[in-house]
Amino acid sequence: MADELPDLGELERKVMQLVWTHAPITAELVRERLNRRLKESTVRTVLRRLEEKGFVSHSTQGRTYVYRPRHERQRVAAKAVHRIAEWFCNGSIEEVVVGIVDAKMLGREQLDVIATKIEAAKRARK
Amino acid sequence: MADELPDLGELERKVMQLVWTHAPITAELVRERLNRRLKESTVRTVLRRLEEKGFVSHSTQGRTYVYRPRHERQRVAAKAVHRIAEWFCNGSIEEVVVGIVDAKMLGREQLDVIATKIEAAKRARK
DNA sequence: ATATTAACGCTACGTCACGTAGCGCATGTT
DNA sequence: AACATGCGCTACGTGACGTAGCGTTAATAT
Repeated sequence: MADELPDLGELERKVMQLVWTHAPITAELVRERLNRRLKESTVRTVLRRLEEKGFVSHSTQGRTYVYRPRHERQRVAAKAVHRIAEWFCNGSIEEVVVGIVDAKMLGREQLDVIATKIEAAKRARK
Repeated sequence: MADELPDLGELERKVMQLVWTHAPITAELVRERLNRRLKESTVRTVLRRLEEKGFVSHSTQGRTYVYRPRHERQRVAAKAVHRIAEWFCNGSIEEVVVGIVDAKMLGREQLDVIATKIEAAKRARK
């Protein structure tokens, strides 16, 4: 599992969204979904960079590239948080999560969901 | 509470670390703590930018600037996670946290700490 | 008082990432 | 054979960041 994924720019993120929600997807398809009038070569460049960065991979279908994500959204998000933890909390993800709870960024229901999830995780650990 | 803090570069983060752990702190002090041989003007520029970005504030002590963080580490980390959530999980912080648990990035003890924290938060909510 | 030092603001420059796109080359279609 | 489609390669403008020099002002020493 490739660690330490690089950062993404605005457009790169937008494209990733599309790849995640519509994979497998082609450059042309991505271009259509984005509402901005971008040249196809632009979209292809972005896709290529995303591949270099390890976010997507492609296979060929005829002469057309078909892209799909290499990692699921949540996984990428989790890794990003890991980096945040290293930057600001000496690598302690726990501290980051606690910070989130303390900052009251989660509502009652969300707290419930997470609590349940944690219980399950603890059981799985033992 | 200023929302949406900008991004930080490598050096800017290092400096923030120092500000967090040694505040109140001067440019000169920061320079000494960093092991890199940087000119003082460099450090001051970084500090100034951090202030523009809203990460630190300063007061004057004689003719010397004394810096301190505007937000605590955990808070900044939490906000950063908020951004991650917007980027990758449609703004759902819950989803991000669940992703972290699923990715098994937390050990038994850390899970315990968080679970306790969440319980407390739930009580506070009701 | 004048020379020196300390601290600051302002400006700048190189580099790198990202958004954006043109162009030429294969390959497949009419 | 002529054309279109999809791709790689290359490139350019911009903005952020790391880095630092220079001029100025205020405190300090001679």
